[in-house]
Amino acid sequence: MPRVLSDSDVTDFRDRACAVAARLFAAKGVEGVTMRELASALGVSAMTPYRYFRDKDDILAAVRARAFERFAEKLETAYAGPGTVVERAHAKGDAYVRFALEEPATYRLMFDLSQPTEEQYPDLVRAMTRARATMTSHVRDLVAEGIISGDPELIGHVFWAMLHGAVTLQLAGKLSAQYKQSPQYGIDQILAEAGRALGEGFRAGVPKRRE
Amino acid sequence: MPRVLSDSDVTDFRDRACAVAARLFAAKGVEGVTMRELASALGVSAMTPYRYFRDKDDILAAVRARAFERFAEKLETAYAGPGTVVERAHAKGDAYVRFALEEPATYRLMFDLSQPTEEQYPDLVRAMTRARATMTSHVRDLVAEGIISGDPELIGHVFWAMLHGAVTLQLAGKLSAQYKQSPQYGIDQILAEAGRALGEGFRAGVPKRRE
DNA sequence: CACTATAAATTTACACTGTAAAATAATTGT
DNA sequence: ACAATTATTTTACAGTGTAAATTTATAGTG
Repeated sequence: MPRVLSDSDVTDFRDRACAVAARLFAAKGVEGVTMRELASALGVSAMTPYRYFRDKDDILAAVRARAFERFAEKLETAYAGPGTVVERAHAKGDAYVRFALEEPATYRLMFDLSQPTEEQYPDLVRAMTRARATMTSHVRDLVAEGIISGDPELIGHVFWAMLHGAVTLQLAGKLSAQYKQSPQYGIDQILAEAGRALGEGFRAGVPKRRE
Repeated sequence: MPRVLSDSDVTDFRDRACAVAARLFAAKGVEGVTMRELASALGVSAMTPYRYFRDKDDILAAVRARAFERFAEKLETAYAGPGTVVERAHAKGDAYVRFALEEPATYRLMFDLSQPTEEQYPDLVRAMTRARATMTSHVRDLVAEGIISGDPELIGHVFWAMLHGAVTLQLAGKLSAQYKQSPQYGIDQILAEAGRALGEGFRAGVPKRRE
């Protein structure tokens, strides 16, 4: 099998490895997947992935970068749909939640409280920057249309934090009704009410109380 | 050293082990601490902890339960302070954020997207239930005083999700200005604006638009 | 008091991890 | 046809969680 590798060979292997790794991670969690397992799933020997990735962290960073790209695409697609700005913003929020709940392991991987080694991976930084911009960009339109008022960047981060918080509480099992004692609320109700309240709070024309 | 262990001996060892483990976890992360290391820090042999805990997960659950208790106490203390209901609610929120940012590893441990093995640990379930109730209980007072209106349970969860989202984005490095391009916002600004908007959106007397 | 049953603690052992280093095998330019 | 190069595999190792065997010290009995 050995022959001189072209750049595209390297890229191909990395892509294939990332796809397989992402699938394994989603199925068994990041820590539950071993390098030997990944290598075997790729049909190569245990050490071969090390020719294409520095170490396990390197694979992880590559998988994360691809996940951010995919995530950004889903949000953009959702926002590009039909309807008013408000409806499309809603669709974007729905897409956010759907992605997180359908691929919890992926979402976790993306937003895991992480090592300070992130900036060593330029692709990851690029993907994260894109995704970040995507997540809040629609707020600009809402402000431009006079539906809400304020700094779009700041408001975008507020909505983002809200979505992220609800989603991660859900994924951590903190919202599940398993330990219920009083009427319990699911993530849908929480986000509906949060969206309503935030829309109200940011509505154009409402004077801001206390700085 | 061997002699018959009393119940309090067992409890003492478990407490001591949890304290040491919590310190190690906070310093080096959960995965970065080995059982041998913990045993050595306790001054016992590598296998001794296994007489008091089923396995590493068991220790983790015990540490988490204690962390939830401590967290709940901090929130309660903050809310028990002087001032109006609104000021005390604010103090509670501040205490929440302070805890999370001062002990990121602990907060992470508590809210880590987790295995479905949680309900096997009754102490942990109890502690989580207490903490959950603590986190949103003050909303009842806000409603009772006519400052906001709505279902306290639901509103409490909205505020909780907001705090949790902002805190975890911060801890994940997603809010840091390292990749900045436009005026960047920190967690303080985001939470201040979010609090203002939510207070507005839940203010008593404001009619709710669309169901 | 010895002496033994018992239970705490340690030692040893094992399968598995990430990955470094050595050995092998296949391709390419001469 | 051969030598240099390089992809790949094999072997090896330190470190992990923890099961099993072994040691050690106590407590209850005669």
